[in-house]
Amino acid sequence: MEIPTRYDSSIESKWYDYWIEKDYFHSVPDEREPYTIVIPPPNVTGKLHMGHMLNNTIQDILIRKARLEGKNACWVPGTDHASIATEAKVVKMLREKGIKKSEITREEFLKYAWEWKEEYGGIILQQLRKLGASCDWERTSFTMDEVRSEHVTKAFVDLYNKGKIYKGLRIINWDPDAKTVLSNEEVIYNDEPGHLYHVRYRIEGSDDYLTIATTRPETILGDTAVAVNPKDERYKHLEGKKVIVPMVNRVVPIIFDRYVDIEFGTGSLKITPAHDPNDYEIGLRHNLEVIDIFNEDGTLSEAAHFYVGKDRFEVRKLITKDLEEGGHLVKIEEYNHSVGRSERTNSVVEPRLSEQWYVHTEELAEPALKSVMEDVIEFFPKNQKNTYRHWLENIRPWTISRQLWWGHRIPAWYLDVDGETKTFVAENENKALELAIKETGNSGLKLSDLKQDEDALDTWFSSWLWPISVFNGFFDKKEIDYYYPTTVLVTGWDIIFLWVARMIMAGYEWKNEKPFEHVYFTGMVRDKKRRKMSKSLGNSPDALKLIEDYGADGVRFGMLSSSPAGGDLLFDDKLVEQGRNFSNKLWNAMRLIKGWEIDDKIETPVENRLAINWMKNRLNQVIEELDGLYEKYKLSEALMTLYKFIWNDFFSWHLEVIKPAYGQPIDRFTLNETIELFETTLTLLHPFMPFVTEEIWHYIKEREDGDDCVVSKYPKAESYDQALLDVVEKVKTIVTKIREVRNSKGLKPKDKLKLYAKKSDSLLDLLDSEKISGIKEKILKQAFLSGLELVDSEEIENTIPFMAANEKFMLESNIEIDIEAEIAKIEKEIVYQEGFVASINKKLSNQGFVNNAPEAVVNMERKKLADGEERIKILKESLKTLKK
RNA sequence: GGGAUCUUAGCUCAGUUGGUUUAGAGCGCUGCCUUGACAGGGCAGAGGUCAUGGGUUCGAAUCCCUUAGAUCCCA
Repeated sequence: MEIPTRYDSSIESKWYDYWIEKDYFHSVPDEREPYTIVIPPPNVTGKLHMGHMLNNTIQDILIRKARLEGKNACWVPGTDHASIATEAKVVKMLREKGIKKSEITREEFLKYAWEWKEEYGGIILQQLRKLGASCDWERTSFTMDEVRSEHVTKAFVDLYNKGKIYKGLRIINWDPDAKTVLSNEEVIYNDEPGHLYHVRYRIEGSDDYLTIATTRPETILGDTAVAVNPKDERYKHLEGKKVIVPMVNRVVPIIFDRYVDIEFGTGSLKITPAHDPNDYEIGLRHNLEVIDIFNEDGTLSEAAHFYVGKDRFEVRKLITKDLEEGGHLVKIEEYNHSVGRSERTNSVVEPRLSEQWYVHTEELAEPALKSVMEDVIEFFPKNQKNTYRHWLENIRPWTISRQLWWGHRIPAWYLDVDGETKTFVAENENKALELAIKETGNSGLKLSDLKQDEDALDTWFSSWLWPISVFNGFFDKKEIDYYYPTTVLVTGWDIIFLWVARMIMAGYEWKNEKPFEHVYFTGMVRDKKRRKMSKSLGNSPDALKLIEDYGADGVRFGMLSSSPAGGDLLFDDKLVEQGRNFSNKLWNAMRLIKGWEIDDKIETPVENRLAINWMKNRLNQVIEELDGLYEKYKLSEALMTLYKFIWNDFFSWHLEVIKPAYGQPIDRFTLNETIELFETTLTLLHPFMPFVTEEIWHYIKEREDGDDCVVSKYPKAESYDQALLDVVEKVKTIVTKIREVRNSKGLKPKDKLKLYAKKSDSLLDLLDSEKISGIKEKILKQAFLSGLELVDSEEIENTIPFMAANEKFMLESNIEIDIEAEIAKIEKEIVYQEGFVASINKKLSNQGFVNNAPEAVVNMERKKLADGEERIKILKESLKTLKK
């Protein structure tokens, strides 16, 4: 049978289908320990991008590892309805069809939206399968499906009844394009160039003026006061006075408030309570009138009196001109200031006074803060705790209503009773009607008398319930009791407030328990120039194309190999290529092994026994290292550890020793043991590279049905012989040195040469160790030597002298050696070694060091010193010989 | 304006409570190799005053302070 020399990753889909057919990813509660992950639900209409690939690769590694360890691994997939984003897409789609949202009913709009969702929704889940994500697809959830919606409604009603949800008039962030409120977390602030306008207001009953500075002159029309700092000596005399607002000629008070920054601008501040959150607060303190001069689309309203119907930015220009003509404008300065824009529409957010629904977050925040600060929930990396604490300690009410249709409609019904609006919050309209009848005593009320709130809920109001709702947690005790709290949440730090903190709050509110044990924060995927990957920059590679070109294993390797927890991933095709090459290396190692025939007449060579013994010990050492790395979620390092172990130790050292001459058979013991080692190695690597490991798993051995890598047994670390590992390391340095000598002297790497070694106790000990045999044979084979002879002499004709592992060697060669160069080299080495010895001597002659440092450290230094002195001695002898 | 994190090889990063030969890895680079698993390969090599200046200590990449620079969060 011919096996191609290149690994072909197109076999991946075959294995994915096979795993699904075997139902390996489905989980039901049983007596085993659960290992649970809920996916951060991607937008239902989203497409797989680099961030998803990183995030889901990490989750898949963890879940596959848990599965191999025999835990009941459950990874719940799903999607998010993403209200603003999806509604925007639907609106755009309708506009292209010539339909305006304002011209159709809510019901019609929702029908279009659901059609759209059915058509494009869930593509991303198909794409995750290509990546190898081993989700339990039977559990696929959607934040707006029936079960999840029931949770949303129940949570809302419950909070309302507990008094933790309320409706209030506040200054909110208004998006004039989307015509909806935004939460603070949906506003992106950036410094933008602008102007600082100095405008003078005449003081009533005098010819004096008070000059204020503002970046938004158009809001002058809504001014209801001017404020100065009570400590500001310049304005003390104005107490009790009033000023006249330009244009509108409104007489407003001069107020004194500590909020005003004496240093900034002119030290006096105009107050527009309707259009600035700070002004609003000041307004409340001083009982100021609130005049809203804007319409919901950002144009000026009747209340402004001037420029009615014109856009706010146009008005800014117009009023500047008019103020100047009226003699009110003092000067204009260039000024950079922070401008908030909508995360979705990029329009400049307008602070606006509006009635919205809020969650009272202070009480919810308390247990959420405590559990993270006390490491009841552990963050990886830890430093995200600070960010988290800062936000929760300064938490503000959460605006949960949105002026959108796509989402969970707020379960509040209104009834006008004698000109007063009463609110009834309930799971459904019938229950609301019951409440209304009970409260009003009017049994004649009908459903049509009630009017439901038009607004939908913030998307995050459904996602914060996700770890509960995916297990039907409000209604099914068995599932939630088994899977909750989940084991680990893997997500980006950019949604630590939007999502992570709120899930923790919800967990304590409804389950009185954390939602997850650990949170692993991934970094952002950036390009090589550290730019965030984005569609507009065009620097984001096509995820599916990458999988097609390099295989999912290659992509997973690339994503992981340079992605410490929390740190940014600088994506580079090169990394993915390295992953693909690794798959190919594994493939070819398999080809090599499969090509060997067993001959039972062959005795196992002694160096093979040593090699196998060494590999087994190394393997245990690696397993132990991996356990430690997994525990700390250092997955990139775990992958690198495996990569180096497999490529260097297993393939480059082990296979090269045991490899029979071309066309020759191998002994049974060596081959079987090597296959066994390979098999264990595949299990270790499987979480990272599931496809290639499964493929090779089935090549290296005949398998019975169900004997698959994906469900193989993860090995437990056993003890290992450190002394043996040290000895082999020493052998490797000797072999490497011989290769280097050949290399630098232009000798062929595979010509059989004889090696002489100066007899020493340590060398005798190494080569004739009673415990470890096969050392000499291993050196002979790996360094292509015809023999190794121990001699007393320092000098042998036709040899090249060199040092390795503190021993002196001479390699047979009749080439002329450049004695001058050789002397220079050795002298340079002596200088280095003497410096080394001197530095240790200095340490050891320091009484403070000898007295204070631990004994082991001092002994180590003494050993270093002795070794260094020994090297100098040998070098000096060599020098003497050369100079003769 | 307030806060956080960071600065180690050309690049991307490890480096645990200060002590394991005068700092490690991967990539890249340089040289050599190539009918025999794999050029998507093999062997070897070069590369660093651990940002700066000071301090603590017997001992500092590691702890403290200064300065410079970078990134991020909040307002």
